[in-house]
Amino acid sequence: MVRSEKTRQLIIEKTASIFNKKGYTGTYLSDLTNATGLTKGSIYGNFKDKNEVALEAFKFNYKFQTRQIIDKIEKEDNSVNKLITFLNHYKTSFKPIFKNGGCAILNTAVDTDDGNELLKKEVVKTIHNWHKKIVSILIEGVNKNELKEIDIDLFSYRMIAIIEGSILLAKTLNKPEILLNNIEHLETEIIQLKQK
Amino acid sequence: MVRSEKTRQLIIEKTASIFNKKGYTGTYLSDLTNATGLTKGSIYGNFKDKNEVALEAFKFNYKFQTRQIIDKIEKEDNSVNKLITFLNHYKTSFKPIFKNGGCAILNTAVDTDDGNELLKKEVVKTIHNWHKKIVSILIEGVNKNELKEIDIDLFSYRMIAIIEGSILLAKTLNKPEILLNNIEHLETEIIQLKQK
Amino acid sequence: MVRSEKTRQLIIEKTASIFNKKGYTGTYLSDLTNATGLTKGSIYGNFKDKNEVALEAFKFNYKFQTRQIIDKIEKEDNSVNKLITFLNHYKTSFKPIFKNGGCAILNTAVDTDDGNELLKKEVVKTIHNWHKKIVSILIEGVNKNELKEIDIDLFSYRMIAIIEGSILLAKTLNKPEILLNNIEHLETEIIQLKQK
Amino acid sequence: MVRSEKTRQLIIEKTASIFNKKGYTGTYLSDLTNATGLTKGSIYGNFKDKNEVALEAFKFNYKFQTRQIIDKIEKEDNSVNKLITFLNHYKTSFKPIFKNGGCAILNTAVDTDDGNELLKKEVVKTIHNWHKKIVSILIEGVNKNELKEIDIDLFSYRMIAIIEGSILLAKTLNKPEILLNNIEHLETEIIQLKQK
DNA sequence: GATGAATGAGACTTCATTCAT
DNA sequence: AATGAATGAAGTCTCATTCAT
Repeated sequence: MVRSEKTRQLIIEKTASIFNKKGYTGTYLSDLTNATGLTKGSIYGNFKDKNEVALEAFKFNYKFQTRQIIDKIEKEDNSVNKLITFLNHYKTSFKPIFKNGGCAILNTAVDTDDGNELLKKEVVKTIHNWHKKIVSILIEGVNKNELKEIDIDLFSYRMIAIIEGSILLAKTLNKPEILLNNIEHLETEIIQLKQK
Repeated sequence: MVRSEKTRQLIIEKTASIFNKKGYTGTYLSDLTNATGLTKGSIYGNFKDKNEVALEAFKFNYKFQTRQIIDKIEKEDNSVNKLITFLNHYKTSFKPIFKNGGCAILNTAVDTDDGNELLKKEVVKTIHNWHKKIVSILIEGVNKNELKEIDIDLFSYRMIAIIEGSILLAKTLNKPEILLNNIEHLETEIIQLKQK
Repeated sequence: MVRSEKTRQLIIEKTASIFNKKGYTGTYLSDLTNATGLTKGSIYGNFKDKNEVALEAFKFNYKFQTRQIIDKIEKEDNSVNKLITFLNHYKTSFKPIFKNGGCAILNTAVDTDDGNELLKKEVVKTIHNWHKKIVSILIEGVNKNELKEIDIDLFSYRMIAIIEGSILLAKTLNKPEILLNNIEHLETEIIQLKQK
Repeated sequence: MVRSEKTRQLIIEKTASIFNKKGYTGTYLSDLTNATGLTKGSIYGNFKDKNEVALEAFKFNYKFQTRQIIDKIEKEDNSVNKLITFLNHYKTSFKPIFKNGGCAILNTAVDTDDGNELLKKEVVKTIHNWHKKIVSILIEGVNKNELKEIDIDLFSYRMIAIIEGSILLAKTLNKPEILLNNIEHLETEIIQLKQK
């Protein structure tokens, strides 16, 4: 990694959770300099503007949540276990997720709903990728007769909706059990979809 | 209504959707004056500060969503129909809700997650009220043998989570069918809970 | 007193010490409404503008300090006793004077030194009157052979300077004894001027 | 001097007399930008807020009055000449002092009497230092038998009171001779204190 | 590549004053 | 006479961004 690339990474890593907590408009350049120990000039030497930092911070936050989970899923050899593994992630990792400000997709989708087209597009792309991943597991399950026939599109979007809605409620009301319970309910549904 | 109360109402009505779309930090005094045609001095003559306008705007947005639905529910005489009526609201009213900037609870919960304690408290209070309303219908249903025995707390939070998560997805991806489908799935679940 | 004149008096009485404490610029219309319980419109119904209230408040503050003292002086039949009586006033009344914000002449002279010509002129006029009063006592004393020959103009201005400077120091340092000591020194000087 | 320190100095030097003339509340940010040719942002880049500028401006105004005089005093080798030199300063320098808005201590003491604790404390500290300086000269004089025994505390506070009161009168009435005459009277008193 | 002083637009807020009621 | 809602100018301060060094 060249010198400047290192600084870019430093800025992204140190500011990602701030953007996730305070939002794009609510995060100030001064937050970025405070968090990094760098000067404004240095931020602008490494990024075009605040928006570019926000964009990279969002990508980082998303990866932060996804990287490990993808690895774990790939190790499983059947679709049901993959889905269970995926859901299990939210049960074991809700603490660091909450500490990081909650789900980056949820936060950024709401934050960019008005204006900030670039960031909004990235969020949409990210949701699509997430959805595609779940769909591909479900297709694999149905094709290999591990799962009963279901409406894959409907089921996958319902999964995502429950997860996001549960994170919102659990975080806002400070009741993690809402997330845990709803995830467990989803797991039960999946077990019932299993072909005997 | 006295003159001052009229102006307060005007300000709230004209700015509520702006706050819902742009968030608290993202809505500027200039947005308020532009939307109302009033001067800054007039805004401050009628409200303590921007925060108070935001608070009232949130309440207004919530009522905007709730008033009609409560009325409709009260007309139903059994718990199942009440729940169906409640869910039906989201199927018939998603267009004005989306036009208004989406679900005020969702938006404001995310927006106020950092800072703005007053507004955050109001959001939490509002979710609690919403939850209590659903719980009371479910209790009524179980007591009158209209519904099978279920874990009421779990079911009610799961309903709210699905609705919120679905609004987020449907609005962000511009796919209202996600909301419609997930609502229909909930309706199916409720029908299955019916005592024969 | 007609009705409006009563309200004018009320405004003046209730706000005089505020102007004395906070100065012309530092006293806000809201201070005036708070102190009087009246509305802004009512203040403007009784006075041309804030400046006119300030002017009357200054006159009131000055009278507040002067009325009693003049009365006491007039009762004395020789110049030395008149001067002693005059000086004695500051020893016995420094508490209410300080509570009222200090010497109105001192405060207003400093406050109006830049801008506010009307008020400044009133202060100058007031000092002149004060000075004239002292001069007239001194002339009477010399004419009646109660006092040695002195430079009356010099002595009178020195008296005023010591009093004002002492009030400033005593109030700022919160050491009333500075005022008391300096007044006593002046009294000693006057006793020494007595013709035997 | 680094660039930032230069700008700070520029702001202080260019605005000190404005603060002295118009007071803390009466001096606006626009006065500061007009006087310096800088932008508001630049003022705030160099100072925490207006209060900090006012504080430094006061210190500057005080030094403006004091620096030269201290130097002159130190060159004298006996206490009487030190006192005479000190008093002489007001006779020779009243013009620039008046042009600068008068005595900074007097003006700021009155201005900050209500509110602005930081600035008020600085004024009190400054008066204490001034008083201590005079006291130390008087003690030296008594110890070295240059001066008769006197109550040093009383005499020193009387000196300061006369000077401040005289500046107030001379400036307000536009009669510098009041200051000159009262200073000369003080000089006479000091000469009479001389040990023969 | 980094600095940080300076910018200038615009943020929130408060002021004295007016005027329809 | 009194009200108090509305004004509009001006207040203090902060923002993202630029640029000479």
